[in-house]
Amino acid sequence: MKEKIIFLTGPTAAGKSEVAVRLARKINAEIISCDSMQIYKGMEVVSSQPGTRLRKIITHHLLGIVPFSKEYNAAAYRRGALKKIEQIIKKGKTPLFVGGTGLYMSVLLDGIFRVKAQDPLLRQRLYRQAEDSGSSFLYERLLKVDPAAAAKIHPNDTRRIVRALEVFEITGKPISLLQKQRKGITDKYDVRIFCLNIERDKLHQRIAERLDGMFKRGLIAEVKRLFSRQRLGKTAAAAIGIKELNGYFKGAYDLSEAKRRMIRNTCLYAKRQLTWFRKDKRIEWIEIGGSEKPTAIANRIFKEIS
RNA sequence: GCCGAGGUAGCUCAGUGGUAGAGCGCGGCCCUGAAAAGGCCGGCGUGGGGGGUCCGAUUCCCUCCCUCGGCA
Repeated sequence: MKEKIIFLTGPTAAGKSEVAVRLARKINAEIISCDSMQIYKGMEVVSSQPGTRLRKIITHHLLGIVPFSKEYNAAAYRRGALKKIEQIIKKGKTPLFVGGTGLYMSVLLDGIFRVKAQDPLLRQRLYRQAEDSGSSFLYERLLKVDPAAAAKIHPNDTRRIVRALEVFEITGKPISLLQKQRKGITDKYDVRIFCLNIERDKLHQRIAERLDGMFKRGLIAEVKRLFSRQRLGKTAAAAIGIKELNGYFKGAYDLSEAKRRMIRNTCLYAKRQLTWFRKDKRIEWIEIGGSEKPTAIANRIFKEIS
């Protein structure tokens, strides 16, 4: 019999963390975070990591374990997550993945090509070329070496053009070919994926309310600290709240404008997350009202599983 | 009450006698080693109400309503 693995996802601020702990208790699970920002240490408030109250109840993994000065990525996440799955199952418990980073989920569920193909210097060089000669220059090159990839990538999507060229230069193989080589965990395990969903207006409201809480918990001090210690990594620096507050620190606009931008960017992010989730037909949707208690939601999911 | 300005998209506004745009917002989509990133697409509208002129009005005229500023 296949071991069970549960995913609990949903847009940011939907209330995943609270529900997850209730669910974990019912199914004897340990939680593995699936969040590209909560993985960082020193960003507890800005990334809305589950706090000690929840972490005392259930063991959480892959949470606050990477220094914010370091780069991290989907492949590294996959390696870490696979290890955690084994460890937790060995203990006789169920792995419960919780988080909203679609790419990390996808790379775990469906795999990623496993060729070491990353070269920061090469990448830097490609970006410089894109700036000097325009991204269409790189796109032309991609059309020649990997027409299949070029067909899928928009000429303005510099990031993916650079990535495709980077892979080709390192491996000599087109990324479009490598990308077909992926193997996920869905064959090996009995995977169920639940996604919390809430009316858009209510979600936007929750995002705004959560932001107030973040300020009360010391958001400003935390983000200031991020700038004062080691250099902030590129990935960590992309967390919503950091660039917005930095503009305020530098006097480009006032605090209320910084808040407005944070809320807007978070709402846009939530929209993109939902687009990603909608595409995955394996997902089982859990519609929640605004006032439903986490325990009640957890119970509904529990019923689906058992 | 009088004088002036104005009522066009969710907001701020542009424009035209041939049924309307822009920015922001909002919505949809793409995504394989930076993913809270990066990229693409969409106008989402009884043009304040009513009447008139005209082949035809959002545009011109009349009237009513509302908002803002000034005078009382």
